[in-house]
Parts: sequence; C-alpha cells; structure tokens
Amino acid sequence: MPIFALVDCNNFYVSCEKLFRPDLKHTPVVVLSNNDGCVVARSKEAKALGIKMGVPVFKIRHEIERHGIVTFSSNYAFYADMSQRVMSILEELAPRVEVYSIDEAFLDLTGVEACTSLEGFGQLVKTTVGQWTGVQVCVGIAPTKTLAKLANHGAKSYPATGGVVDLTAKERQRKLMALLPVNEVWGIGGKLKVRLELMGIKTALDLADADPAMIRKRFSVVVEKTVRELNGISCLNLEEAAPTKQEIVCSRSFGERIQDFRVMREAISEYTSRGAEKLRGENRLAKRITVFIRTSPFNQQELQYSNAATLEMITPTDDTTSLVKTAHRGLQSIWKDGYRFAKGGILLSDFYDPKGYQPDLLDDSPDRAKNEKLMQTLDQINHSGLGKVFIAAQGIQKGWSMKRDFLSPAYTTRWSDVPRVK
DNA sequence: TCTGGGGTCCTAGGACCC
DNA sequence: TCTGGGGTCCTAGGACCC
Repeated sequence: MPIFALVDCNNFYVSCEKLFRPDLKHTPVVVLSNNDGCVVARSKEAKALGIKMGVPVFKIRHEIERHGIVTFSSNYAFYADMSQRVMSILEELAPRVEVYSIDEAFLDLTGVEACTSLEGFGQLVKTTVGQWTGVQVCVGIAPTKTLAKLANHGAKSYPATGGVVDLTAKERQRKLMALLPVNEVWGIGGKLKVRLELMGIKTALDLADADPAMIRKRFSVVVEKTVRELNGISCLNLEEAAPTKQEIVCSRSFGERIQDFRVMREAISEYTSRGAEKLRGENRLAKRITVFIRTSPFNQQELQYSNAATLEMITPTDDTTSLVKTAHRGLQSIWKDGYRFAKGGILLSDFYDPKGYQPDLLDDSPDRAKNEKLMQTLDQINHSGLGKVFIAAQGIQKGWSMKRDFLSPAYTTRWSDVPRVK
C-alpha cells in the first residue's frame, strides 16, 4: 500500500513577506493579486479579522484602515525563490517528491514506516523546513493523495495536532470526513457541491459512501476516482517529472481600461512576446495562437463584449516577430470600437518538438534559422540584467500595465535589495 | 472607480468519413 | 410519410486546482 504525505506551507505568500519584516510579526497582513485586485493570502491575524480569501481590495478598504492591515503586492520572483528553498529540503528528506504548486508538495513515504513512525517523520519535515527557511508547514499523511489533502486540512484546522496528521487508520479517516463539508474534498468545487447536495451528499463521508458507478454516470470519471481515493484506493500517482506543457497563457487585467485599438495592439504584442519567450524556455514550437479580449464582467451597467480568435500558423514557430504578426491579425478580426476593455491575452497551443516536426512544403515564411539567432540574443540580453530589449510593437508608455503599488524588495534575488544588518 | 493568472482534464457535439 | 449507422477527430466550454 502506498503512503503519501502532503506538505503545505502555511499562508505562504504572507509568511514570505513576514520573514524579512519581523516588525510585522503580530500584525494582520494580506498579499494582493496582480494589479492589486484581490486578496490572495492572509496572515492568521487577518483571517481572525474576517478577511475572506479572494475578496476585492476595494470592498475591504474600510477594514484595512480601521485595523491597520498591512498590504503587499504579490512578489512572485521572491516567493518562487523561497519555494525552491523549501522544495530542495523536501527532496533531501524524502526519496520521491512531486512539487504540486508553489507552496505544496506530495512525498512518497512508502517504506518509511519500517524506519520511523509516520507521524515522527512528519514532525521531522515540519521542524527542518521551519528551522532552515523560517517557513511553517503542515503535513498530512494517508494512503491516497485525496486523503493526504484532507489530512493536511485537518492538520491546519486543529492546532492540537501539532501540524501533522497521520490518516492511515480507516476509523480516523471516517471520523474526519464526517466533519468536513463535501466541497473541502480535493476536486469538488462550488458547482459540484450544489449538485451533490441536491442528492443528499453533504459531507466528505457521504461522498466516500456513494456508489462509484452511479457517480461516474451522473458526473464523470474524475469524480468517480475521487470517491475511490476517499476509500483508500489510490488512483492518482506521484508525478515526479513535470509533464510537458500543453499550452502557455499570457494574460493580464489592465491597470487602466483600454479603448484604443493601437493601445490594445501594444498590450497584445507584449503578451505575445512574453509567451514566445516562455515557449523558447520550454524548448517548444507552437502552431496555434488564440487572442482574446474582454470587458469587465463585474460591471453589468457597462456594455459587455468578449471574444477570441484562434489562428493556425503554417509552420510551428517560436519566433516572436511571426507570432506577433499572427496575433495582430487575430486581434484585428475581433476588435470592436466603443468598449472599455478590462483584460486581454494570448494562448499558445498545439506544440511541437523543434527537432521533430514536419516542415510545410508551401511555407514561404523566412527560414527559421535566420531568426533563431536573433531570438537567442534577445533572450540572453533580457536575462542578463543589463537591460531589456523588445520589439517596437510592444510600445513604450504602457499606461495599461499592471499596478503594483505595495511591492516588497527582491530580498533574495537582487543584490541591491539584500537586507543589511546594521 | 476599483474584482488575478496560469494551468489541467473531461465531455458534448459538430464535422467528416465510409 | 419515409430520411443509416458507426467511427474518429477536433474544438469549445465547463469544471477544477493553486
């Protein structure tokens, strides 16, 4: 029987910010999404004040002032660096690790029991990560990933557990599941919760006791697997190697609404360039690009418009200039004057290996090799810290670029920002 | 006035073929 | 009035995750 552990950092983004701001130790702190739009992480103090996850900042302005809540713009370069430190420790402690997200990892603990108690191992993970990085984690241990997630949830919710829950015993599984609403189960979101509740399935335990065949018929194989996982039958394996990407998205809400075609073209050019850069980083070529724009769905007073265009290139490419040209055609085909656009972006898909694709006989676009050197040079300069080079279509003013009014310094990734001890 | 970004997987349904 | 059936492939859209 396999044993999984889920290690999850507590309030990760906020914890990162607090590491370098000991003065904020007991202060309520929140981290905001891109554009300083919504709350995406909350300190324990902020949670205690009733600040909800995902709430738009403008709705809690009053609370922020009244309670002196400190806000940070999200600083992904910093969080990604801290994440790497945590993950490399986990990789030292456990033989097999799946980095599941920026603040979570699954560990394979099969066989660990022979050497030490599972709970003891969980405590070791927790204290080691805490001492070496300052980041606090909780550990959930169980025979399936879905149960390990629930165990972790238990470890977070009940301080008496000491942040580690071993859920390998069947009775403990059922006891915890009876307490949890069905939408706390990994893979059950708001829509499924409503449909399940109509069938009388209200708790995680109700779902575990449901008939898998019936669930498959009424929902899907995904939910069926969830039911089996809740019963201790492992359906989801540990995925050590990151699977190759199927698509690359670059999209942003604009710092200010866009009403002018030329401005939108700049923004789309910028996202396309970034997408092309990511594509080269993944060592892939894309054959398809989707361009999309939309007004704000939150403002119902306003005229709404949302559209997307998908274009196919003759030959798969990673060349910024030809991708930007294609994106421009796409934008042209969906653009409409008279709207206040709130968001736009591009999606690259239908990927090919640069070494193994079939060139098209009728392709008359310039030889890929010519632009390859140019793209390499572009990436090199942009990664060197010497400055940034970009194509003219991206524009210079960028009034639309995102707001980040409360950004913390790059403590761990930029020499000039490394804190000084006086 | 102001509401994130980047992914995955599955399914239904249309297009197309014989 | 009567208007095949079965298969594959592709895409859009919906659901979920963090």
